[in-house]
Order: sequence, then C-alpha cells, then structure tokens
Amino acid sequence: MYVTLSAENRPIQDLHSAQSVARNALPARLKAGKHLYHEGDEVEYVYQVVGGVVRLTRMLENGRRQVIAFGYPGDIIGFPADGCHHADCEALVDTTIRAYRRAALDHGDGDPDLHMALLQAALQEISAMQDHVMMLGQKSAAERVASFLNVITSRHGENQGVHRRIALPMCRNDIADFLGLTTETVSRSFTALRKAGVIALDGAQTITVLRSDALLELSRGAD
Amino acid sequence: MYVTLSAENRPIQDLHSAQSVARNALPARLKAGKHLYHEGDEVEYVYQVVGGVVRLTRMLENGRRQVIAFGYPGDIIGFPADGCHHADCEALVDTTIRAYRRAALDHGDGDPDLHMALLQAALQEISAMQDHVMMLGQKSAAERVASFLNVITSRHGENQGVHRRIALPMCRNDIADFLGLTTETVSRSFTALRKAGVIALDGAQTITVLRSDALLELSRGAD
DNA sequence: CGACTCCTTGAGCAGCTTCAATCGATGTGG
DNA sequence: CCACATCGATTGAAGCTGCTCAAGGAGTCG
Repeated sequence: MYVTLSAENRPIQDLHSAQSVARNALPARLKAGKHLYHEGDEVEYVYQVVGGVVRLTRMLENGRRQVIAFGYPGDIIGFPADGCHHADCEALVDTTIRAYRRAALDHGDGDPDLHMALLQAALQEISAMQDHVMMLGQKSAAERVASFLNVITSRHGENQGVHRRIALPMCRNDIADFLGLTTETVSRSFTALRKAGVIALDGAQTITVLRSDALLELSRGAD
Repeated sequence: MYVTLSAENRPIQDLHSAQSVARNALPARLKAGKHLYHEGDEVEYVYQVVGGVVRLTRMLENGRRQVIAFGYPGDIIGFPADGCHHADCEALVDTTIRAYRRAALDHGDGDPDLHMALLQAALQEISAMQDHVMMLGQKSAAERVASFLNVITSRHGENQGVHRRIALPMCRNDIADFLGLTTETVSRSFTALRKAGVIALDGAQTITVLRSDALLELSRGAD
C-alpha cells in the first residue's frame, strides 16, 4: 500500500487470480505524465499498479495541492466514495496497471478471493491514511522527510552492497506537497541529511541510505 | 462519517436491518471516559455509534498524540487493518453503540445489505481521511479551526433561530490534536472568530455560528 | 471555600515559509 | 561542439505563523 509511515514490507499481492482473468482484469499501459483518472470521474474500475509509479493528488479551490499518496507496484488505487474518484491519478513514469471492474469490489463479481483482497486493500488504505494524518499533524519537517525516505527506501529501494538505494521518480515539489512542506524545506532537509552522513545523493533523484538506523531514529523524532 | 472537511449531511444509516438483528447487532453502552478498544487489540467487532460521541486517537512513541476522528451517531468505527485496531477509541460522553461481528464486514455473515453498508462506510472513511490529510497538509491554523467548526456545526449542530448551535463534547486539547495545533492556538482562533462576530461562545463548550457564510469563507482560506 | 481542571491571554522565540538568486543538468539551435 | 535557454534543485536572507513558557481567569466538585 502506498507510501506511508508504516514501513512493513508487505508482499506484492497478485490479485490476478486464474479465475478472475477473463472477467475482471484488463491490463493497460500509461505513459509518464498521463492521467489514469481525474477527481470527480465516475468510478468504473479500481486499479492495481503492476509496474511504475503513480501520484494521487487533490486540489483545493485556491490552487493549493496535496499529494495523497504515491502508488507503487502492488498498490490498489481508485477506491470510490459516492461512486466518484476523489483524487487525480497521474503516472510519474511509464506505468502498467491492471483494472478490475468496480463490481469486483462491491460484491466480488463471481470471484470471492478477489473481493476479499480488494476489501483488505481498502482497510489497509484507511490505516495508511491515518498514518499520514499522524505524520502531518504531529511531526516536524525533518521528521517528515526522514519518515518519507525511510519508508520509501525500505519498501521500494534495492540493496547496494550494505546500503539501500532508490531512484525517486517524483520531484521535490511532489514530495513537499506529500509532506505538507515547501520544496525549499524538503531540499534543505535532504541537504542536512547528506551533510550528517545519513544519506548520499547521486544527482537529485537517486539517494542511498548510508545509516538506516540514524534515519529511523530521526523519523521518530526527539523524545 | 466522522468529522472531516466534507460537510455533506449524510442521513444516519441504520444498519440495524431486520434481518441482522439476531445475528449481528449487540447493543452496548459506554460511560464517558471509558475505552471501547485500544490500539493493537484484535478486532472482533466493528461498531456503529448510535448515540453520544467517541474519540479515536493514535499515539506516537514519544507521547505525541493525534486525534484521528470524532465519531458521531451513524458513524462506523473500528475497521480492522491486519486484524487489529490501529487507534484507541474512548467515549467523550455517555455513548451507545451497536456491535457487528467482523464477519459481517468480511463476507456479510448472511446479510448482504449489511455487508454492502459496511463496505460503503469503509470507502467513505478513506475519502474522509484524505480530507483530513488535505487539511493538515495545506491549511493554516485559522483555516483548520474554521473548517472544523463549519463541519461539526453543519453536520451535528441544531438550529437556534436563524443560527446554528452546537455543544462540543471534546476539550480544546482534543481539537488541537485533531487539527495538528496546540490548545493555545485553537483557543486564540476561537477568540478571533468571536471578536470578528462569526461565532458566539456560551461557555467554552457551546458555540453558535452567527455568520456561517463567513465561517465557510474562512475555512476555504485566502486565494 | 479551596483545589482542581480547563480555557484564555501575553510575551518571546523557533521553525518554516517567502522571496530571490545561483547552481546544475538537460536539451536545442547555430 | 559550444553557446544559450530552460527547468528543477539548492542556498541565502528576512519575515511571519504558530509554538513554548508562563500567568491569570472561569467553572466544577469535594
């Protein structure tokens, strides 16, 4: 599920069970920068990210933007509320998704396993959003950035010798809007982590965690 | 659902359908200050608030607290994630709840209508949490307080002549932890709204909205 | 009446934002 | 191939918002 505080590494569930292939799963490709759906669209499908990364955003009347989540492979996105999408979904890189008819969520559409998997994903999503609320409500800028890096590297990074490395597909502004900060503050926090020897930056988009214990400590914050 | 940004006044759904009475619904009373469940508890039931108000909270290691939501009559609370509760639930006043076995959420437990209603509630909850994220990430202190008052009065207040009035069962500290602010800031915002003639305070716990249009405007924020 | 709790108000400060300039990477045309 | 334009990231300086710390007020309950 999404990028949130809880860094448990869930296995990527494959909802694409044999039974549901014919009835439910319509695979699709989405070029970087293209939208999968917009806020207000009627929900016909829920989606599972198979490859790539998407960004879910919501806008406020006056142009302020909140990044709700980043969707990585395995994540289910597009849950309806009142039959409509409540966020925009855009691919950050070329992305592959699987579409499931909404009926699969509502009553299974003849596939009880798929129904249960989607329900579980929705319940996980509630918890994930609560984590996000907790972070935005209670953590400092430095703690938020550390939390973000900690989760995204442990969940989606790859080992690079003893360290963990990840290419960030989102820009600083996306991270800022995800964390409720400004790009400048995010950038300054990155720099501070680099100067403290906690992370290394290889260009702006690729980071290596040098001291994951320190990063975790920083993400929790002072006592 | 819960107190969030979206102020639509949903009718209080009665999940207590004739069919489910015997099998699922165990009514219960909860004295003010008593816990319904704690974070980490295994989920045996999900609950619907029938009367009263509950408070859902999550703690951070270092003692910081986030109020996730306030549960009013009609709200469904206690959705599991990984089979466990991810928040504490405490009654703010004497409260009546109905308990539904977890199986009712998972597969209906013989009552498809109940199953669908619980599923819909879970999906609404995702959207509500996203609203909360949006508020915490993007809104100023004054905007958050105005948003809170706007939602809680329109959804749970009662008409008092041409105005709308509500008794707040939660203390300033609860509101602060809900909005990601301090009690002092919440108190100052209340005072500012009172001095601006937008609200009137009758004691600390009872507020009357004098100019709901102005409150709505303030909740949206400057353009 | 006194003790307690919660709310309010004030003063000073810290953290984050705002505004602005520079840097660095990427791409384009001459 | 290099000059230049462009866009995102970084860094700096200054200001404002909201927090911290502290005191006083108001309501409640023994």
